[in-house]
Formats: sequence, C-alpha cells, structure tokens
Amino acid sequence: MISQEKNSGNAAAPIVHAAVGRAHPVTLREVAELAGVSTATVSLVINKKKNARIADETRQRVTEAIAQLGYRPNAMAKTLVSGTSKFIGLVADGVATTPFAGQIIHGAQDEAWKHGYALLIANTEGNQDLEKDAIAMMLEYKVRGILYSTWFHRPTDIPDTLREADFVLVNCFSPDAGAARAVVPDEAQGGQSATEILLRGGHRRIAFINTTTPAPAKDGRLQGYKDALEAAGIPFDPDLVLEAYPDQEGGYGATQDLLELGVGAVYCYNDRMAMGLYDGLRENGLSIPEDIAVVGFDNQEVIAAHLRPPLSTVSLPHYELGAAGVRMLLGLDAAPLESAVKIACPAVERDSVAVHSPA
Amino acid sequence: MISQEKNSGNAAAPIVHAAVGRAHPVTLREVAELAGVSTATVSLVINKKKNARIADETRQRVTEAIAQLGYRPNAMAKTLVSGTSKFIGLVADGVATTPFAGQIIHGAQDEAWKHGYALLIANTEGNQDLEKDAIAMMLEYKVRGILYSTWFHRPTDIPDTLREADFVLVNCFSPDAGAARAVVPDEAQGGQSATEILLRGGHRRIAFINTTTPAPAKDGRLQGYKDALEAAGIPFDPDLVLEAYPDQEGGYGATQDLLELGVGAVYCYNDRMAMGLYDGLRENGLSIPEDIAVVGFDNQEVIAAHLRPPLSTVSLPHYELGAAGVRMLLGLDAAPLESAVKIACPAVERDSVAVHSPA
DNA sequence: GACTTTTGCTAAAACGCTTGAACAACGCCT
DNA sequence: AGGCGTTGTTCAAGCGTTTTAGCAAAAGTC
Repeated sequence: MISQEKNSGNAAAPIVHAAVGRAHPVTLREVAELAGVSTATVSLVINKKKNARIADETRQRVTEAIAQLGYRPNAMAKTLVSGTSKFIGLVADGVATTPFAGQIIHGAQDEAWKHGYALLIANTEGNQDLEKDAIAMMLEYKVRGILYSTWFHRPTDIPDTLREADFVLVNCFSPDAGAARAVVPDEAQGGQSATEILLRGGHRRIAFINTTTPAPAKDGRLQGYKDALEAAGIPFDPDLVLEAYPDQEGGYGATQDLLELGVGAVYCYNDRMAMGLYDGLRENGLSIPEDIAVVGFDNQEVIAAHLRPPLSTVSLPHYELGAAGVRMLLGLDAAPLESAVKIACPAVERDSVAVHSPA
Repeated sequence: MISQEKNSGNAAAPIVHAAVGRAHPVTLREVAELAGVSTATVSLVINKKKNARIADETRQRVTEAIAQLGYRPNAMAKTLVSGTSKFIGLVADGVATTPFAGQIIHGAQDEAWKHGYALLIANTEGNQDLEKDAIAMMLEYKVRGILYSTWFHRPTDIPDTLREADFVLVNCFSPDAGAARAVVPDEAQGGQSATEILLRGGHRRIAFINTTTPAPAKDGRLQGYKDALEAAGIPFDPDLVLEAYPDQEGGYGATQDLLELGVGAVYCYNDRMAMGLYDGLRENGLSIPEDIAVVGFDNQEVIAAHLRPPLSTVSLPHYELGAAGVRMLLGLDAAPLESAVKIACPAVERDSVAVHSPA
C-alpha cells in the first residue's frame, strides 16, 4: 500500500525512485546529466570532500538528482579505485555451528559495522580445502583483513595464504609465540573469579572438577583456582582436584568422588559438568546451594540461567573476543606481537552459591 | 621456518609467491607480461572459456606465470564488469545473537558456498536504521540477493529498500500473502510429529501446554496436535490444553494444573517449558518417562540432549531454512509466491517417552 | 597457386567511480 | 590596464578486469 502524500503548494515533482524495480542501475553519469554537471562534480558532492569548492546551488541540484533517481553508488567501482574494500573477513572453524561461540560473529559484526566495515563470513568446519578457498575468496575481494577464529580456545596453525592478508587470531593463538596477533579469553583470571565466588560465599574447602582433555583452558582454569586460594591464604590441596570428561555425564559421574571429599563447594570446569553434577547431587538428596555450592564456567545461557537454581558461573567473552579482534585488526587497539591479548572472563553470579552469612 | 626443496635436475626456478608480503598486488597485466602475451589471453585461460582457442603451449606458459607471481584475480574488477557479485546478503534481526537460530547463518553459508557465493551478514538487532543501512550496503556491493531473516517465526514487514534487491524471507513471512517469497518451519507438521511420538508410546490422554504468546507457532503447534489426535481417532478435548509463558518458569508453574488433569503424557510448546516441567515433576516425586511422558519442541540441543532423561522433541529446522532460502533465492528451488514454503520439523526421539509395550 | 577455413592471439572499449591538474570567469589590488 | 588570487567546475587518466571484433599466419581445398 503506497501512501501518496498530498503536496499541493509544493512545486517539486513527487520523488520517484527509479531504481526500484531493478531495471538498469542508476549510475553517476545519469545523475550528472540530470543535474547538468559533470560526473566529477557529483562525485565531489557525494563524498563531501572538504577542499572541494562547490556552489551551494549546485550541491543542491545534485542532491536532488540523486534522490530523484534513487542513485546508489557502486561499491565495487569505488573499491576498484581505492584498492581495498570495506570488508573484514571472518573465517571460523565452527563458530556458526556452536551456539555460544556464535557470539564471536556477533561481536565482530557489531564492531566492524561501527567502523564502517561489513563482515564476510566463512564457516570451514575445520576443512582445510574449504578454508583455503575461503581465504582466497576474501583476498580476491580485497578485504581489509581477516579474523581467523576457532570455536574453542586452542593453539592453531596459521595457513599460508592467511599471511597474504592482514590478520588476527581470535580465540586461538599460534604455538610459536610472536608469530601473529591474537586475542584469547583470560582463562586464569576466569578460574580465579569463579573460585572467588565460592570464597566470598564463605567456603574454604573448595573442590575443582577439571577436564580430562588437554587445552589451554584446562591449565588456565586450574591456575586461576590456585591463584584465588593463594590470595585467600588457603593452601592448595591436590586431592581436591578431580578430573572428568567435560560434559554433563562427566559431571554426573563425578558426584560420588566429590561427596567423598566432603566439601561444601565445587567449581566445575564448565557449565555442562555443573549441570550433570546438579542431577547427581539431587539424586543424593543434596540441595544447592544449602548443602553444596556450585559454580561453573562458560556461562552457556541456555544451561546456566535456566538450571534450578540458576548457576553462578564465569562468562567466556565471545562477543568481546570478536569485537576486540576487529579493533586489533583495524589498529584501534594495541596488539603486542609477543603474546596474545587476554580478554577478561567476567563472573556472573546467580543462585548456586549462598550469600555469605559470616558466623 | 621455510623449507627449501632441493630441486637439482629440475630446470624450473623455485616458485616464489611474489604476492606474499603484501607489496603491490599482482595484476593481470603483470602476468601477461611475464608470459609474453596480452591480458586478454590471460583472462581467457583463467576463465577457461570453452570457445576460446588457446595453444596448449601458451596456456602452459600463462599458468606458470600465474603460479610464479602468486596472482590473485581482483574480484572487484570482475564484479564491475559483470554487474553482480558473488555475494548473498543475510540480514538478521538477531539470529547471530540467539544460539540456535544461528544455524540459519550456518545453513545459508554452506549452501551459498556450494554455489560459489559468499555470505555477507548483518545483524540489525531489530534496529530499523541499522537495517536500512545494512541493506543499502548490500545493494551497493551488488549482492546477488538478500535473505531477510528473523530469529523466531513471525510475520514481518518488508522494508522498502529490500525490494530493490532480489530477496527471500527466512523464518518469517509477509502478512499480505503473495507479497514475497518466504520459507518457514512447518509448525503444524511439527506439532503433529511431537504428538505422534506420544501416541506411539501408547498414550491416549495427552495434554498440551501451549504458549500464552500469540505467534504462528502457537496456532501451528496446536493444529498439529489436533491433527495427530484426529488421525489416531481420538477426540480433541480442550480441557487438555493448558497455556503458560513459554519458558522454564512457565513449564514449572504448569505442573500442578497438569497433575490435576491426570494425564500420562505431555506435549510442551517448547523445550524450555519441558525443562521447567521436569523440575516440577521431579519435585512431585514423579519420574519421566515411567510416570509421565514428555515431549518438547525446538530441539535446543543444549537443553534437550542434556536433560535427564534426554528429551524427545521436534527440531526447528534452522539450518535447512537458511539453506532453502539460498536455493530459493538462486532459483534452484521452486518458490511459490502465494504462500511460504514450509520446511519439515523432524522428530528427534530421545528417552523422555517410554517405548510402547502393547498391553 | 589462389582461395577459403581454421587457429591463435590481440586491440580496445567498457564497467562506474575517484582525483589531481587544468581551466574559465570573476573580483580585487595596484 | 595588467596581474593575481579565488571560486566553481570539468578533463582525462586510471583502477583491473572481460569480451567482441578483428587480424595475421597456418592449414586445407580444389
């Protein structure tokens, strides 16, 4: 339904967007002709060149012609002239697949957009050929740079072709330090924050169920646990550290061992383990947080926020990783080459740890 | 670490990719000069034009020159000539934000890639201005077409600018039927499948906890429930249909009403409600599926697969929606204008419904 | 041997835009 | 009146491709 405004008393013809309908796209030249000027002039007014001297009257005429024809600049032509596009590529081994790592895309997209860039994404699902093709394509489209990201924090090899572009590693890093700019989550700080939630809850004997799978997260989260204890003046007791496969089954399965420890608080390697632990604890007639306090790690919304009681945890800053990656690529953030930049994992306190009532 | 192959006996010079290092990008002309031919010839061999007559020897020389220089075609220049790029735009009101709807991106990306297209995404978070800018940007980059998607199935208005492009609505549809091509989930079929899981489990009295929020899903899922009952020869009993807010709290809160119905099976509007219901049921000492069978809808992996017992549910085909959208856009799938194409919601059977032991 | 075909390749225009140099017209100063 | 600085605008080259028409040489044809 097209609403036609009544514009009596207005001499201007009703504006008709000629471009609507997809005939032949309107070009600069056509605008120039309508306005009775050269294409150079039109270009000048469009780009608001500061040292260009254009009469107000002319500027006006051009602006009108643009509106009347529904002109849209051809970004390809622009790019061809300038040499680089306003694209930032994002190649991911699976962030689009995994629910919460998708936030990397989101963060990158928002930040890129903020600076006038658009995101070109490619999900490679870990397939090397696909990855190569994706990077090639981005290179061909003259992207400003490429964000190379992984769905979980890990070391990664840098594909050769990637080096042809300006790039930043996101959520991963190169084993040979100094080889590339990178941004990763601060696992240790996160582990410390998680432990501190429990500490603040008044707990002194805190178990940690770590993962069995080797990963930067495994070491970092354990380190954070130790750091927090040390800061609180509590000696580290290796017996309080269990290990299990990092999923719901793993958490569930660790219940018995945990109970034998006789602790009042547990910090789980991730939310899924915590979820399993909830079930195990419940089956043993224990309630959270009264009998035992629990914190997780990752802040997988769908799990953590909807468990009963809602789980206190620590956020994996995916959104921030994406955003920081873009800023680093664009040279807006400092980007040390020696080591990856670490992004904080903020604590998210919910109800799985009782507030401390100092005895 | 650069490994230098020993190539004694091989007259060819070691291939050096001149492009690595980001000096001045290699152009067609340079390749032509190295090969001692014209740019036209190089273009011809690169694009493998079938009716182009090129001597094998020449083709060979060109190929070598390309490899030697590490030449990469400039896609912008190509696009400028051809008029349209190999991009497909995806504007989303939040699919990147919501975990599982991110699969729309994934599906679209895979399918687009399969046909040689790259995905250009823009998350508008429902912001109209952002949306307009995003579409404008896509138009300027001469995208092949635009996928306009929403994070949950709903009617939507079609922004004016969108009409300047070839477009398809994904997971949403226009209230004025026939206004646009669209692809949406088949809620009714999904509801029917969900109900059938319970029916196959031997249940005859099946409750349905619908949502209180108006949406295509509300009507469709109810319709499917009725259809399934009818097909099974069971009269529809309105008393068995409850309503609650579609989240975990809603499901939990519906427990009492549900128990008063005295049913042995429940079909929940979504997985989150089912999750809440699990808690409510458990508190009442009821076990799933022995005392009561439950099915959900949506198949939110993180919830459904990890509940105890794992929840039988019905999948919202986000991946397929994205893929189908691309195919429709590219004219690979038929695209009726009268109504949206419906994508099946496949049942995912887990353990929340006992297998039927016919008495 | 004079012709037509075929084969292999190139010249050059076009795609839509940007930009530095050039230019015409004007007012101002001496 | 001559020179000069300003102002407003255009010229034309160039960005890296694709593609059509056309040309020269080689190969067939009778």
